[in-house]
Amino acid sequence: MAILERSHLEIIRAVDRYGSLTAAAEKLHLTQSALSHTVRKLEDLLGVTIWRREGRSLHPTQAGEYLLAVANRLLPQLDHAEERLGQFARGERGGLRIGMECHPCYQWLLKIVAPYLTAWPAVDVDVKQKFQFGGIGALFGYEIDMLVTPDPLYKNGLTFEPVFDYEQVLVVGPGHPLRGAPYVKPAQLANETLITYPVALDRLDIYTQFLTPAGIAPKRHKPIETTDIMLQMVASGRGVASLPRWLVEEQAERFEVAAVQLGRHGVAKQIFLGYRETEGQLDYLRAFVEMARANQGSRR
Amino acid sequence: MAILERSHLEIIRAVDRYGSLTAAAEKLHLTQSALSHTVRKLEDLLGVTIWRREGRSLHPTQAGEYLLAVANRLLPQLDHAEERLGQFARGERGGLRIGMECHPCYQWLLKIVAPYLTAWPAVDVDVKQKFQFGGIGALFGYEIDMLVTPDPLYKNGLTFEPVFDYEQVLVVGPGHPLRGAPYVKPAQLANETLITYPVALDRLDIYTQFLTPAGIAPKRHKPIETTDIMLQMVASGRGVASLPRWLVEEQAERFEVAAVQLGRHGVAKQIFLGYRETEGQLDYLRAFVEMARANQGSRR
DNA sequence: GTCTCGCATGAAGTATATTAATCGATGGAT
DNA sequence: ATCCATCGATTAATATACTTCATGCGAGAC
Repeated sequence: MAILERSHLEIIRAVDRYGSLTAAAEKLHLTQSALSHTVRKLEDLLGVTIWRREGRSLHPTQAGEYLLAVANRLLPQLDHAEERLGQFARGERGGLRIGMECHPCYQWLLKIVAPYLTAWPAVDVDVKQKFQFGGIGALFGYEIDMLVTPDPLYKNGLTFEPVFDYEQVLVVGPGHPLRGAPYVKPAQLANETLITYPVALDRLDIYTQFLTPAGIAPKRHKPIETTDIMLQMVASGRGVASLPRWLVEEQAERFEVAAVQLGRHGVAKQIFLGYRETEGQLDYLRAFVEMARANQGSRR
Repeated sequence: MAILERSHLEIIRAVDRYGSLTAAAEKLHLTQSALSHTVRKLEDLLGVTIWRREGRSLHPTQAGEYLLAVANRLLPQLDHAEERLGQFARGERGGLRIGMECHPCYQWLLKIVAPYLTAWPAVDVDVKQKFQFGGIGALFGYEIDMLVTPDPLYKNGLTFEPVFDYEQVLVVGPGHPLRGAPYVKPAQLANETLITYPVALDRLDIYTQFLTPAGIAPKRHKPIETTDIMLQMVASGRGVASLPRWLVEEQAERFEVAAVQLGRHGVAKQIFLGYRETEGQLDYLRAFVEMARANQGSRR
């Protein structure tokens, strides 16, 4: 009852990656014979065949596929743990892996990261945007250490703190009839082309908080990956978009765009930072939260 | 760069749990000396002290706390993985990909799958119907694990077992002249519209075993995808079809259809289950065959 | 002070992992 | 069809790593 070792997972991953025992052996700085032996013993101990031997190639069985999934999940965590221990050894602080679930958060995040990096020279920051099981899953799975999201989830081992309030607005180009209007009603978008980031509709505030409740849909819906292009499209009259007010106002110098309040009361949003509560006292992590919160004032 | 082994995490967790190296050694069935050696080497390799030695007790350093957290997170996952592999080994778990080569088999299969899923909760069942190189090829190519077919092929690595006998009959609608006849002769179909599944004629029993030997062809031939629509067409007098007797009798409640024997002696058919003979002892696979065979009695 | 408990250490033995050398099988090239 | 290169399996030899044994040292208990 303690058969599976790290080296086994390492072998399984290498065989999958490099396609053969021989190639894997090369990469692992071992001989083909060594792997063959190890594999055979492992299969014996587990009582499971991991690969089907077909001619001169190996194909993972169901158990093999499962083991591969385990390897791909656990090995990165072990690697990360060692890296972190290396940082301990060198007296450094560590790496802060930040995950983001909202597109425009990126612009905001950049403003925080720059001063943070100078204040904490020993901390490396990494930003990730894609998660297999969602941002929360990435936090739990130790893929990231901090999550930037507009949708906090108060749950068992996680802590979320609001760090930034902003207003979500409609962005219109020059000469647009809504430009300068005190606010826009949902029905007024029924004939518009709406440009959004390419994500599910239920993750877009302009739908969930504005259009959908009113039962309105825009005439066309156009997904665009990047904020810059999105603003260019709006500036050239190809459609309207929805972004944070501060972002629009900041970019108004570069693009001919203007913000219009969504509905009579506007759409208020918050950005939250989430982290594992066991790490809440890590000073370099706390510091990031503090800096994010402090930065709020500078913009409003 | 692959220092941390599972055993190390195991030690770290045990020391934390049982309070001392000596106690941990006992639980791990090792000597105290062995642990001491291992620990020292680990600390050297990582370049980190894991425990502060105070008097005769050990207190985890910051790195130690971190490692403990890693151990408590990863070890249960490894344990769980081994447990799951044990299920694979004992044939309790797996994925059963069932391929089907005959259309009406589907109705029959559904009756087997339902109880099977409750009896084998750890087995995932998947049903496929299209194969690039035929059902046999799919078995050999590991696209599927079990084939449901009326045409067994006794060959090298495959095993086929008959699990269900049935009679193929003609289906006629209400008011059809053949209704109630003791049997139908091929020539009597020369003026009929024959409705079949959209497959090659040589895979349709009514052709291979009834019409073709007599040199007869129906007036029209109409391919229909689904059994339900086929029965509706027959019930509304648009043509006749050919299906298993048990299926017709079962559906007689829903549709106004009746079965007529094909020819003086009827057309007898069997459904076979085929699988790779190397997997014949897999418990969950055997169980499926048994359940399929047992189900036979309930219907006839 | 002495006794006990717990960890550390060095040398020795043993188990384990790795290698070298070789074989058989397979699939592609000629 | 034949040949050749490649891959995995196997066996025996070897190297490595681990464990044990015997012992030492220090700290707290009595």
